[in-house]
Amino acid sequence: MTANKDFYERVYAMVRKIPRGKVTTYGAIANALGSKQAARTVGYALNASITKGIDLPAHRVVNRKGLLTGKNHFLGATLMADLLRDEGITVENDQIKNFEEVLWIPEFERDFELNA
DNA sequence: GACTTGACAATCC
DNA sequence: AGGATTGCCAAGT
Repeated sequence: MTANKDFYERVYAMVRKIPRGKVTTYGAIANALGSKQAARTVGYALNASITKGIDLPAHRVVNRKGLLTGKNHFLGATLMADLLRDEGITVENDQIKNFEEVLWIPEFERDFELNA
């Protein structure tokens, strides 16, 4: 039962673990997957999730500054910020306020290194 | 199969 | 301090 799933699926699984009302960063996810430098790939995976029609709380994933860089990929221009506000997160000008307070860091996937 | 692209991040002027 | 550059990793062309 290898943990050698596609990088995509690992990203999806991680995103799904994000608690409601919390957010995380691309870098944090990448780090949790064992490749802290692969933040770009994480974003790429989320983008692919849209193409594949996978439903993810992708609005809870922002860049390291708490900026809603991916909002442009959502249906509406304000959908992402709207969803976050709905979860109790304050968003102003595409920037999450109290970013550190709502930031959620995923745990490292030991499965990864066991298989590596 | 090499080159480009991309929802990022850290470094270097 | 802030714009520009480089690094990383996987996918698409």
